[in-house]
Amino acid sequence: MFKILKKSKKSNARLGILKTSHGEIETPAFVPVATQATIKTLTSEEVKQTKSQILICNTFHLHLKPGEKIVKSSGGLHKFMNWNRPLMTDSGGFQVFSLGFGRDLGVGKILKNDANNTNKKIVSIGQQPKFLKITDNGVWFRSPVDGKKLFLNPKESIKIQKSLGADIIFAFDECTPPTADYEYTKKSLEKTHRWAAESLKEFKKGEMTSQLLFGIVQGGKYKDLRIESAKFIGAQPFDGFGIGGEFGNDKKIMEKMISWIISELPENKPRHLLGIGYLEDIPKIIKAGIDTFDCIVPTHYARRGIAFTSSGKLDLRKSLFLNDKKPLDKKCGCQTCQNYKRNYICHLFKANEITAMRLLTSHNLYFFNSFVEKIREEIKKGKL
RNA sequence: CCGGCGGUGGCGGAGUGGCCAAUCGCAUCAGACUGUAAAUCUGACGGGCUUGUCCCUGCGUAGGUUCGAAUCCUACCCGCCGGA
Repeated sequence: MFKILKKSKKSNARLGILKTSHGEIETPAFVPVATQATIKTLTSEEVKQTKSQILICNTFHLHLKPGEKIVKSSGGLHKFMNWNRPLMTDSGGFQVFSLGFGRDLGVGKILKNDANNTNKKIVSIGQQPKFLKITDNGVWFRSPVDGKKLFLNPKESIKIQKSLGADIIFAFDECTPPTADYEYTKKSLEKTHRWAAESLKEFKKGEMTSQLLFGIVQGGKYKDLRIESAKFIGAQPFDGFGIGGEFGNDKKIMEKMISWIISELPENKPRHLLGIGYLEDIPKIIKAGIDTFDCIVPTHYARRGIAFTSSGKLDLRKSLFLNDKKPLDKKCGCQTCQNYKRNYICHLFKANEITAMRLLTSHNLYFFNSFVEKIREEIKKGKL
């Protein structure tokens, strides 16, 4: 199921093969985000041309729309979206944060350094988000689609994920806000741990499945909680592990935190870092021992006009690119860079044409995947 | 030539005597975004500097009324519509 081909002598990085019933993933690997069973703006065939090995879809969103029944009756997620390579589904645990305190406080999972503001945003025990209710047994959501009430707990989430049929699925957790105090985070962690056990229990029910279940380590920015969580989750019979939540607002801290966690996880199982991956983070997290990681950045930024290139980020909405006849990145082998120039893409953004987003999405994914591919090469050669 | 309507910032378009450098769109410029409520959000957007409850210029042009006019009056110029 997971084979480690090589361990770095210079860091905790490792080269591996993660086997699923829809094929193998060379790790470390980047996992593009296909929340609603699509990489926004691209068809699955187009995504295949971006060197993407595996995608991650979202349980919460697919439960809401179109509902797991429709997906299942269509032959499962792979067939439904015409993607025959491996898939993951996130459990909905992140939506506990993003639709909850994240939305209320206007914060992302990584806190920025505006110290004055964060004091007002501290979340402590007993507090509830405006639009959802977090109980010991699960979470009541208000649907962002139509306002309907909707309940998710470990049992529900796993049931849904089984119906969806991704190769790798995740335990249901509470992703805590980065402004949560120690008490809140501790209490939440106990819940996430209980939910992990319940997720496992539900996973084992019924007919055998070739799906893999990953548990999720939480604990916020608190070292002892992170270690406690890694020990607890690591000891459960999961097929692999996700690491969720925040990682401090300092890049050095992030690297350290991941290292604490990873040192407590079984070595022979894959580790997925949830939702991290600015380009500059990638070498660091891989060196810390991460095998797979997902991030919305390449696709999300693409739709905002940002292209990632070997010479930095480019904002293709800026007028200066109207006079730039170079490809996005001379060194890039993607379809966009083979066929189009910066001035054309800039024009498309200014004219509000959807093709602009398609061209950048395709490029950014190819660029991220190539970036990680190079890192795999470096590990192979003993350089990293 | 006569009659009607109208001319406001890069554009569209509010405002119809003091609270107007002028609501709001768009465009432009700058910034943000890390398990996607996100083709989104935030800020700037007449000029100046000592960046202020500061100064200057400004609502077609030129005059007038008024303590005070983008807003009222007169003439002229321009646009659209209708009539000779």
